[in-house]
Amino acid sequence: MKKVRLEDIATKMGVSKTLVSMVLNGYGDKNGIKKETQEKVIAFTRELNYKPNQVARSLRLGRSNTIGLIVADISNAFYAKMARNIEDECNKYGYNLIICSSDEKDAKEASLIRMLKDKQVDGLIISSTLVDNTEIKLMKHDNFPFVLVDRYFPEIPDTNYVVIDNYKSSFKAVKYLIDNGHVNIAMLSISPPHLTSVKDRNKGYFDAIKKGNVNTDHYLHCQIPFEDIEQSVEFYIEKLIKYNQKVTAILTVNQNIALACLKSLKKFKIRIPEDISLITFDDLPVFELLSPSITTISQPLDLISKNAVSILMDEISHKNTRKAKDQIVVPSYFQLRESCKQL
Amino acid sequence: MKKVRLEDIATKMGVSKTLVSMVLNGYGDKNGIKKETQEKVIAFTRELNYKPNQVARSLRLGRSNTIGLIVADISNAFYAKMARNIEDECNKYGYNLIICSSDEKDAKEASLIRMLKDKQVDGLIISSTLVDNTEIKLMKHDNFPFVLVDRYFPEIPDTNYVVIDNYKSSFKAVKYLIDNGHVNIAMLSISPPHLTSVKDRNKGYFDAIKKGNVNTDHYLHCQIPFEDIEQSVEFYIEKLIKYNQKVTAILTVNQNIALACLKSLKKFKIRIPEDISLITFDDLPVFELLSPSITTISQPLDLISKNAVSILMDEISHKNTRKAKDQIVVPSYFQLRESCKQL
DNA sequence: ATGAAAGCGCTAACAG
DNA sequence: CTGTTAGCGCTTTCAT
Repeated sequence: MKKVRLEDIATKMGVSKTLVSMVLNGYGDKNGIKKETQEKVIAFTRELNYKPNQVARSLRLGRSNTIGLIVADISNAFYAKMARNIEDECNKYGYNLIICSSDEKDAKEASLIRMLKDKQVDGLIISSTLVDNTEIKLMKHDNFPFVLVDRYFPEIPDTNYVVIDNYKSSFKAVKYLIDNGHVNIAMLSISPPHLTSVKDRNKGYFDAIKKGNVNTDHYLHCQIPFEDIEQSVEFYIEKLIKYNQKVTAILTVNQNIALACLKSLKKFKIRIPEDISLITFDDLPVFELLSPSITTISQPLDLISKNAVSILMDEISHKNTRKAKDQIVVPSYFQLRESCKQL
Repeated sequence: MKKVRLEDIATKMGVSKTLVSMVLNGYGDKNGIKKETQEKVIAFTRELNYKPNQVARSLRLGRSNTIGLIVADISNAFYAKMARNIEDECNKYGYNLIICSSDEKDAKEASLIRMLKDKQVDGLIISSTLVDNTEIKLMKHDNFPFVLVDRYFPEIPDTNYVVIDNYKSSFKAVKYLIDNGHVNIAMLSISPPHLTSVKDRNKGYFDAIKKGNVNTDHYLHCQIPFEDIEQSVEFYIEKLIKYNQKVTAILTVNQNIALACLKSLKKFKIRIPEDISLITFDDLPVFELLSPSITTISQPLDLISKNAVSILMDEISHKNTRKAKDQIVVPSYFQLRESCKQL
């Protein structure tokens, strides 16, 4: 495992490291190095299969051409797809991506942020799960380039973020149910509810049922604890539907809760859409395949990724001069399928 | 964004960098540095919020405490879950994980391997998609630590790998169908078929139908091109089932084909298990939720991850002395559900 | 048109 | 018990 270094190829050619470095970085012409010499360098490089040591390069340059992505849960298809999209975008700009998963844990996310900064990534894209936003504030204070996706912090002004309009999306979905005659509409949301995405989705729901003049009893809104989705969903499904025949429609706040919901409904032999109508946030390939297929509020991952990376690149190249931060709201898509019944 | 360096804290304290470095790396006692001094160093470090520059550290030490993972497709739930498992395992050993997705593309995988080596990762875990295995041979030749998962190269002897027994798993599934009276059993496999996992699954299928004395016509075995799964599956479903009423059971080689298969069956209004029985490789949470739920051959991701990381760690710490390579076959799990009918 | 040398931040052999 | 110093592999200023 004898690594070949810049020096090896320089001495073997009888020139200096400087020259080789210049040529390899495309500054050959700029420094007036003979075409002939340049070609020879390239040839040697290829022959010896020389690969610059990126660590040494990073140390010298103070940048790594790598950006970090922290998602809440990589085993969730939504984030996995996003990760792949973002990776592709980064590659277009010549950047590599390091993907990490915080598993919705505050401490892990904070430590990942530190770890990635220590590894000298040039910027960060984060779907944050943090209650304690110290690390975010710190990055902001240090002018460290970062973009939030999916979730943001209203209490920290002037940060870059890319999100969908959760409020409107939620409102629209619930309004659709109301327009189809539903009066007792439950929402299975998640707790802790400090995430803006969740808060906005909740608010959209509440405003829609108020405005729609339908049942606004607070028991219709359920908070599922993140650590115990399956059991809790089952509890609420049993309570809301089995013992309370009134509820005819459910909005779930994300795909994991939707899946748990499907499982419980199946267990209790409650039929969709005959007994209950269902709409969920986040689209999964399989939602289309189920019988009935599931109506979803789908997020444009490509747009989110493209915007996030483009903002980050801008941020990186104008680190200290870029004053205005981008706060982008991309449209969500209401994907109507078979899981809702008209009453 | 003023970075605080080792030197800053050394001068501010009036000691040398060496001392600080020793203390911070836990060699304080070993070098007989006064408890008092050590505490002071720690205190200063914390106060100034000092974080060692990992890039400098990597350069100096020649290792990065980072390992790289290349999966065939991060947006595939199977690999996403595996990624998360492996990340957890790595963390236990104090290593960080960089996750990359080759998207089943030869060129991308090769370039990822190079990229990660350039970034000085200490080892690699790869679910390889390579036809051209030059990069693998190169790593082997260079004694670079790596472990293959999910797929391996029979033509390269003495490499570490962790896989399930694809042959047996496949054989068993088909035998189950035969035992339940099925005589015309199709397999939807994938092409190109150079991956060992696919080859072994195919062989298991063929041997089982031969031994079971059922229909062995070659048209029952279909090769779905990777780039065009949906259309191709639809084509075969139509051909095999709609126009050939004999086929009563299907084995699909992975979850993506299973999903496409479900989609087509739905489209043609072919019912599971009444009209057709289905078994697939790889388990998805949703397979349990479908009506009927889908019988699967499920891989023990936790075991695969644990073994792969543990082997890699061993490989890293005994880089040049470790002669024997580990070739681990972990058991798969036949998850019987409702998608198979007894004839 | 090319090279010498400094230095990025850290660790570790060696000196004291 | 603590400090000096060399050097990991690269880029870049300044000389020539």
